[in-house]
Amino acid sequence: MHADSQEEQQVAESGTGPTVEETTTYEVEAVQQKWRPVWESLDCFRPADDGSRERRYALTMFPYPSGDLHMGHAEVMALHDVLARYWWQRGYDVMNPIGWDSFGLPAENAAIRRDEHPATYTYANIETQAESFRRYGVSFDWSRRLHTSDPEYYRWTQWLFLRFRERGLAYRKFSPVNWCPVDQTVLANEQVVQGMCERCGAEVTKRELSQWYFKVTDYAQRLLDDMGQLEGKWPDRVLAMQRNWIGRSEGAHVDFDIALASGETRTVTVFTTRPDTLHGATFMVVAADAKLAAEVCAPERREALEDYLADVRRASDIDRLATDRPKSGVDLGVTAVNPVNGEQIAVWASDYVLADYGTGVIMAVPAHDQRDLDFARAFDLPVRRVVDTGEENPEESGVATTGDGTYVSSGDLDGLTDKATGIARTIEKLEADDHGTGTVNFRLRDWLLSRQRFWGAPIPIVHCEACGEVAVPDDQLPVELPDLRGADLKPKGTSPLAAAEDWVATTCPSCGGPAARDTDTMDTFVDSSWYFLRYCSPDFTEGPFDPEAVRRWMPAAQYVGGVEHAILHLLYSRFFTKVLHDMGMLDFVEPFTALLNQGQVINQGKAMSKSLGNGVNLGEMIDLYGVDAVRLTMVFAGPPEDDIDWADLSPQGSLKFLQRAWRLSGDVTSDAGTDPAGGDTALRKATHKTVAEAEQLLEGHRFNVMVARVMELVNVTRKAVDSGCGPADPAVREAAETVTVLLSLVAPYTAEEMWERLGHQPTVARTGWPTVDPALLVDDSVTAIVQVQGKVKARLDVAPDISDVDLEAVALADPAVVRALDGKEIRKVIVRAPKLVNLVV
RNA sequence: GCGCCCGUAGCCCAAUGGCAGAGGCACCAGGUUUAGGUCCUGGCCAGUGAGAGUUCGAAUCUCUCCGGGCGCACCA
Repeated sequence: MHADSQEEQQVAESGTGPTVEETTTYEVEAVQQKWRPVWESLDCFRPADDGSRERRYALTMFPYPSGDLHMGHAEVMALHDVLARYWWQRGYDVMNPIGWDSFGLPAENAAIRRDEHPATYTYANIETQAESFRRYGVSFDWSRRLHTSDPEYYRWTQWLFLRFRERGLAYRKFSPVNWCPVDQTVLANEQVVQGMCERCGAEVTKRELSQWYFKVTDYAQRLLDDMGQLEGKWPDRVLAMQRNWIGRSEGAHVDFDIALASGETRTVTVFTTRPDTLHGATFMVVAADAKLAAEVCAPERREALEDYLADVRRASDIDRLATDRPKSGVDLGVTAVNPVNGEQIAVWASDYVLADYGTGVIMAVPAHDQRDLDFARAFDLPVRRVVDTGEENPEESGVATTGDGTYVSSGDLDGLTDKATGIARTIEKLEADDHGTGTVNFRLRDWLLSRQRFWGAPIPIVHCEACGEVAVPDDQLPVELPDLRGADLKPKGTSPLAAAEDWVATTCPSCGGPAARDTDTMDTFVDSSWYFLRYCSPDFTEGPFDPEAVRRWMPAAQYVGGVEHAILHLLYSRFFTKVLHDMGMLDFVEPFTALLNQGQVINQGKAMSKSLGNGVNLGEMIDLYGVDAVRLTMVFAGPPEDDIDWADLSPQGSLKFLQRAWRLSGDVTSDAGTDPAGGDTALRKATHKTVAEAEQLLEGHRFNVMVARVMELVNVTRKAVDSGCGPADPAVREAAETVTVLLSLVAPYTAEEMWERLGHQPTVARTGWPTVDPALLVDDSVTAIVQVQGKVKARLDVAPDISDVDLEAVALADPAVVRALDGKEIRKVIVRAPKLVNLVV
């Protein structure tokens, strides 16, 4: 397309519109350069925000500024922009903001390598990406742009931290934490994947550190309950992942008394989901790394426990995660009393019990829990079946039975066959005897938010010897980062901020004495948990956001982004929203009404990666095929949720189609403004049907099918021009203009160029959605099929409003049907007018 | 181990219980063209992973199996 386009380029640049005779293609790059400045001067995507039209908030996950945009950005923005532009055409007042999630490690690492400030790398990349977004023609409102690393932004991140702390939702505690030895920082539970650092892939180790947490566990039940509002509007799998992550389980706390070596009795509580199997609890297991293990351990077993603990610590999380790993453990030399039968049972320590789930201690019921059974068999501990499921006794088979069955050796429960009743009755009895209570346990842990890195929002706390932890007063926010760069930022295992002694040394806001600033910064997920609120009033100086502006725009009507944020970002944002609701700052509890997770762009069946050498460069694709062809390829590839394999696609084909559509705009010979009434009816019907169907498809996010429908309309219009009603027919103009408006959602440059050739002023993006004439959606006749025994025997042209009775009569009179029936007796007739008759003989 | 999703032409994908094919890629042929490409027209190609069930009727609903993908995972 570039080879022979000299002439056309001149034509395009002169703006006089080439004729069909002169050329059959347009110069893509020239058209892009022609319209960009026009759009920018029109500023056509800034919402009026005056209530004149219904508001809609189109939100896309803001990018992290690492290098230039890549194929993934191109996909998500293409899909997102279809919706935003559709809403504009439908007459909504659309807010479609863009910003950058601009704190984070890559910038810091780059700064160390290049001996500069992280801001240098960060803001240079932001400018590169911003320029690419503009070239890509995304309908952003640039006036709302924000960067989380700007002091005007993180001032409010810090402000929110302090409000959370006032409510007891931000606190510091000393405990074992996940530590990434490469990034030299702690990680949230959510950032550890398969025992590795989610970011760099290094094996995560444990450290005992004093760290800041958000009390997200206080909101576990509400995070779960409010998902009811999202059902059907968020992808099921995301909801499933969140539910899974929150991990609610119902069960009971049961108290066991342990007779300590000292002669004292210590009451220890276990969590179990199967209190009904309490009679089968034949030993207890304490998490080896829990304090409790050492506390209850008999003196003569202490050495064995310490040896075991040393072994456990040597094993990494990776080893721990290996399945089918043999059970290990150590006998603590004390016994506990089973509260339901008074039996003395052994107390062991093992690493298969987790210190930070439930109470860190379990009652082991080997007959009905495979892990407990494996442990019992490894150490020759008793196994007692208390539920007879009809399967082989676990004691012999080595396979624990977990299903329903008849209770045996279980006191009052004996003979019962229903698990739910068994559980309920046991809890009742435990509560009556004061040995335990029914309870709910969550897998969700509190969110560890402090990081020992530089490029993040400083935690606005001062440590004073006299007053302890003191909040930085609101009027002293933001606590700005000191000017550190290059080697100053090298990871040392403590925050680089600690090295900035002038910065650390401060005075206590409370007593005025000498004090030290907290040297940790916040996880960047804190920044991204509220940016969608800030967009509503990005310049607001009285708070993180103007509550009135948020009331007008939030919750976001549609959030578009990658499924990689299915847990972390979305859970945290939901948590923030609920807390802000409880603070009276928001009148809703869920921030994102609907969620669309686009698939990934892959190549040759695999994720693009440097090591595989299968990366596709977005800039090169755009240079080769143009912005519109790349966008169209992304949108047309398949359902938005599916992965796109670039190797399966044809940007060349997309370009071919765009040229084909563009050619139509030059064929139209009627004047702009020509009344389509009286135009070719068949073509008008095709046009109006396409619009009606496109509406349904767009509402259902079935953009690929919408594109196919536009292609069909282009095809029938082509035929109408060449061998039908001819280019002067008003229906041809109507069809071409409709194609242009529909294409404006996907291919803005081509559409704008077509719009001009059709005699209109920019911008087609705001011209409005075509009005569907219902009369043109009705066919003169439709094809009804007649089946005999479910096999098609005849096709009939009938009126679309034919009645069931009439259709049956016509069908039965059809000679082909009569032949097929062959005089057999009709037993049943199914009529679905006007489409189908099925005769059962 | 628990949970979820997906198998339709050579390929990407339509068909929301009613004629398996809308659209595209690739391929083939004809027209246009000095030629190639572009462009226009036409064509080729599967019985829906396998089996069973429900139904007048199943790609679509149910079950089992096979194949592929994803999430969580010693979570008591």
